[in-house]
Amino acid sequence: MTQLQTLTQRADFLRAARARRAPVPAFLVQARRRCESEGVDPQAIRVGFTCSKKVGNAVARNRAKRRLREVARAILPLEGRPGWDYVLIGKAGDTAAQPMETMRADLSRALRKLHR
RNA sequence: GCGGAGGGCCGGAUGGCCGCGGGGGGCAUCCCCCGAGGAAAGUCCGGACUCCCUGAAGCAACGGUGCCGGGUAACGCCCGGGCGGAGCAAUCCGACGGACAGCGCCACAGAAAAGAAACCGCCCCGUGCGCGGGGUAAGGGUGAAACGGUGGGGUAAGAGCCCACCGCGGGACUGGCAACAGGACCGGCACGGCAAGCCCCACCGGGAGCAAUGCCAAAUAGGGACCUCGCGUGCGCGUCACAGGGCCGCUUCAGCCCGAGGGGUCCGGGUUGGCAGCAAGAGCCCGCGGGCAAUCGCGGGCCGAGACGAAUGGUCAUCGAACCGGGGGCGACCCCGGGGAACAGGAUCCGGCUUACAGGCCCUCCGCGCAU
RNA sequence: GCGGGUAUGGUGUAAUGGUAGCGCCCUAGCCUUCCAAGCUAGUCGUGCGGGUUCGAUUCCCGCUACCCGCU
Repeated sequence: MTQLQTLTQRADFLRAARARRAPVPAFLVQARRRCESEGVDPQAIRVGFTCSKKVGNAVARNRAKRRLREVARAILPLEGRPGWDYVLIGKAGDTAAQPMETMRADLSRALRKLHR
């Protein structure tokens, strides 16, 4: 199993935003394969989380990010691909309300779609 | 029992498994401990702590505060008191200094909106009956606001013109630390409102903010600081005197620097990363004592987050408030099923204020009704 | 973290403390064979809650939303 790394640089988020994306009811997934020139470990899977002010106040944003992290922790080490960056974006309401089982299944389906 | 007023507190609970942030022990897997709030929020005030600015005093400008006393590190906060207003009351509310320092404004209406004046009136005199001269401010109406009110005397008609009471102004003296209250006696009606208009008075205030600031490492580019030799004008050529300019907005005093370039030494600034700041504090709990209280003193005990794309989640079980449906009971209430918890999360820290908050608990007090 | 500004009909904007105007839009009528233009009339408003004042869009306080700086 590959260890997950967390995205922290704004530039990484901007590059991911220009890449492929897949919407599901509870959130939006962006994914891209990194270039060799970026100097990151080619075996690493990296993931970032974004919840804008549209999601709600600080409590709602933190709760949405925690649920996204839980989903990523369960699915990405098994179904994510080494050398790729993923960004999960929270939505107002749905990210906090959807059942976890549904969210895990949605992420699996979104990953299959993005890897094609 | 019904209605109301004030204050304090809680604000889902317990456990299993998989995970998250920090600390400690082993340092091989692993084990142990700790881990959001009363508002953590808004950033509206006050500080601590750092760095920056030559210093002191006065003045000016700008901003803030504004009844009195106390508390406090400080405050625009809190407590107590005074005054005014609301309420039957408990109690609540109040930007509550100054309108004889000056300026300004008071629309419309009205004769007149502020050193008073006189539209309709009333009265007297003159008269050529059109009115003219004079007295007056009781009556009329306007307005948010009209230059004391009521009654009597008085008068040509009237008027604090005079008198009584009320109001108003001054006020010896008394009580109180004070705000203020009472008030002998005097005056004889003058002194409209607005300072959340400018302003005056008293008091307070330097600027920036933990992304402050300090240290370390890497890589990059060529600006500043210090030391040394030396320097303006005058003459009687000296360890002399005299300027000039600059350093807080202004003034005074004190102090400092520049004014000539050459040589040498050292470092700043921007970028990225790490460490410190960074959590034992105006701290919390208990007891005793002072004080009406805010709060203060003493003694004992405790350690309760420290991240930096930023930690509390997922799942299961048990219990569970509001609320909904059904049933029983005169009623308080009880039983069954459903349901599944408000506002909201640290980012240097602390004291306040303000705003948001489902529901529940406790204490004290007031009014009305009933019973004794 | 520190600070500033704005909010007025559907829209863009005015208003020394004294009746909230103006252009476009919309509705109706006139004009025209019809449409457009033009003319006439009309509807629609001070972000919210308090306070000062006789009277508040304006002055003061507290919220809400949006926008903009600095670090």
